[in-house]
Amino acid sequence: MRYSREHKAETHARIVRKASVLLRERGVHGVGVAELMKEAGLTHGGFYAHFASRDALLIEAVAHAMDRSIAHWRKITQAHPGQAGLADIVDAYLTPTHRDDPGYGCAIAALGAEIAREGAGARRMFAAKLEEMVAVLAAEADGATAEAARNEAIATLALMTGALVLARAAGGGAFSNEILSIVRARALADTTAAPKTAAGKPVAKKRLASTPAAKKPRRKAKS
Amino acid sequence: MRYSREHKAETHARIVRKASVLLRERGVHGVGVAELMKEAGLTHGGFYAHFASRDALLIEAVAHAMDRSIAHWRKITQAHPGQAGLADIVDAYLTPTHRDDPGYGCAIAALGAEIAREGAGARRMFAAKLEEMVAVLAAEADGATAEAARNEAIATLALMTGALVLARAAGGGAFSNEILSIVRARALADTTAAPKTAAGKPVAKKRLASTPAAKKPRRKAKS
DNA sequence: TGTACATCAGTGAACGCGCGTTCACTGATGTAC
DNA sequence: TGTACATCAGTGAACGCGCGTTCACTGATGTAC
Repeated sequence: MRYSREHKAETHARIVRKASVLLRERGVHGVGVAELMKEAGLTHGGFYAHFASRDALLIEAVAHAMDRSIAHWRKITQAHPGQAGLADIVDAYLTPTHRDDPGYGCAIAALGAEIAREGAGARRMFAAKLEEMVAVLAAEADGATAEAARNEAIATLALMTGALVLARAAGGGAFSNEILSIVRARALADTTAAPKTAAGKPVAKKRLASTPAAKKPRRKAKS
Repeated sequence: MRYSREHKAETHARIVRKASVLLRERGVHGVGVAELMKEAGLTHGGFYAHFASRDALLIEAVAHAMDRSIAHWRKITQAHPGQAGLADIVDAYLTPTHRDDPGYGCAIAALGAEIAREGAGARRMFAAKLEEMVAVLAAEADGATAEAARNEAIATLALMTGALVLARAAGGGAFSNEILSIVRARALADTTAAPKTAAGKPVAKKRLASTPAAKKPRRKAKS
């Protein structure tokens, strides 16, 4: 072999990483194979040594983006379990920094509507990752039962992703900032004070106004 | 002139109407000029007698879709002013019927993320229509002040659109239905029972579980 | 340890295709007389 | 009222371009001896 087995795996991973950024920035059909390969330091002809088709890369790249979000959220909830972790997630999600850097942000807000129009493979992958994300949020959500926590998680995810899509569509000006701050305040209020049912855990109230992952623009998942 | 002035206006409007459906179904770049014209009963060459570019049509077509939503919402709130009207809007929005028929549904959920990546003209139009939609909802929203009502409207819009995007991305199965029903229940609870501040108007409670616009699949706005 | 060979990640030209746009043309009808 | 002409919405072939994919080839390196 011209290159070692690890070399190929590294190249493959590099293409997937770069693609996950460019696809989130430009949309599902916004980047071509040639540019994707160039970004990874290669020429377009070598693409098919790594992927069966552009669609196969799309699936891997979007899955990668969502895995990064999931890992990021897990890290946050490990540092601050329960409602405080949820609050940290929401707080970092609904920021101008996240809005203005979709390439390193949430794939649901960037690509969700488009993925819903893609082939069965992409849709299945996306649905499975969505379930994972709901599970991560539900594990920290308030609620007397597992069902109540899951409901809380789903509603919070819908509110977060909807607000981010609106904020991006609103253009980045005052209206856009308003959307972010209003929804952030409301989601945090829901999350920390929610007296829906008799809570199993005591309600923690840490770090409501900070934006932990959005401070410095290091190239990491913000979602 | 070969055709009367009204004839041209009718043809123009027909292209815009058909385009607004196909674009919502397939995405901002999912339909070509040739197919769009064929759908309107014409050949592609005549396109530029009506529009300066494909982009110009995109802007008109998405604006049309959002105007239909706005008109539809106004009609509902005229029939049931206040919280009851808001409840009717949310109720019809978060249905499998709306989820499964994006071509006649809400342009925010179908195209919002993509429009955010388009040119300045499309983004400006979209932001302006978003403001209109917020205003329509805010006029019926509960709240001691205009600001509180506007906040309520923005949060409700984010929750609605986010849930619809998630439900479509989740694939249409049990998980997808779960998203719709959970968020619908929660949004309706927020809307009708919300004891946020001393309400100016008495809270009406009509037709909570019905889906007025989604009963028969006549080709009308569902959003 | 040194040599010969097979492997295969990566190259770059070429492919068929569909896209948005242009353009010379058509012919029914509004308008001028 | 009737006739001649100008208009211009709509036609369909053609354009340049970028796309995803294919393919013959390269050459550094892992492997067999």
